[in-house]
Amino acid sequence: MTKAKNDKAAIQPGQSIRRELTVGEVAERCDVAVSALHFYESKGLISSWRTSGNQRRYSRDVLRRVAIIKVAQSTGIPLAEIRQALATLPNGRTPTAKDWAKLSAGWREDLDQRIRQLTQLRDRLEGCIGCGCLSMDNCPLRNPGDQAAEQGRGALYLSED
Amino acid sequence: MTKAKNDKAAIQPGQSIRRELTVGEVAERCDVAVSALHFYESKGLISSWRTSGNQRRYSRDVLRRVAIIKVAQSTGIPLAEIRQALATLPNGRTPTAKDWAKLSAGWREDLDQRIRQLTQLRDRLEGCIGCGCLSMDNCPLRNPGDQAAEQGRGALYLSED
DNA sequence: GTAAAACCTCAAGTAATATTGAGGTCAATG
DNA sequence: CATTGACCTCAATATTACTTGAGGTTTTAC
Repeated sequence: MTKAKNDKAAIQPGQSIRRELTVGEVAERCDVAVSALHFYESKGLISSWRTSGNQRRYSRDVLRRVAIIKVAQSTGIPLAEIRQALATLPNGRTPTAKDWAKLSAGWREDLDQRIRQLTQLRDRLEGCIGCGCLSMDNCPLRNPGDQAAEQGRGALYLSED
Repeated sequence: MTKAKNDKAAIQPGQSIRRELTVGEVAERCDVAVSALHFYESKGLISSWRTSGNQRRYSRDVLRRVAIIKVAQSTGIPLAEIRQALATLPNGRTPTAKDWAKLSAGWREDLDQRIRQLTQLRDRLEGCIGCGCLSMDNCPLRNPGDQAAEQGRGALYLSED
């Protein structure tokens, strides 16, 4: 591509800078592969319309959406969940700051949770694996009992050994 | 199975409780599938010897090893890395508390790092996505520039939009 | 001493998250 | 107006971390 695009300056004052984006442009600006964008679209995380020649065009929203996808992924949130969160954004109109804020609020909790978990784990790792207390019955890693340690995954029984 | 094993009480005092474990016992006590143990073994994370009948037998070490595998995985450390860490444990003898401590020390840093990243991300998420400043040039999420935000993954350009 | 439970191997399947490639079309540039 | 880069679809492949199944053997229990 390497489009000669200092046209930005050529846009009329008062006119919105609403140029639609090609898939290549989005890919470059978001630092993701074109194939990843196809993939996200196939999974319903982003959307596009087509030109008469069947090429994808994106509204500028997509840039923030993809940014959010990457941020969320880096926290370990799976795409399916990200998709759900993004689905709460308004359909017709461009999301406002408020919309984004609402979306991020849910993740804030999620992040807090994950940070708590990791912190706890770190302390336990330090306290238990490091000191060898795993062998004893009073090891907190062996006997979680405090937080939601039990749910779903089975406790982290660090053995009786 | 459901072995009638209150034999534990039958062990002679002064005698070490060093009974070798079958794959099923390990699976049950670690709360992992037998197939997972096979898998870990195939990947070199744990090891066993065989009976004359070709069945696996494990030393009690394996219980802690598997526990460590699970703990480490829950922090997002991939098996390949866990394997490397476990490989630092002594070959011949049963690992001591010191050995385990050394191993966990590396992960402690790893965890600290991850906690820092998540915390930073949380704050940025709050500060940037929530407030809508993403649109501006002074958005810290858009212009990382501070921490190791740039390395490897490409910056989290939260777009100019 | 036999039947059930546990074990064995090896191949294939699953799920998430993409990437790569083949074969063909569209569009910007000289 | 032809070339070339960007784009299209669809299928296959890759990685991580396992699970499932088929077909057969060993161990344990009665």
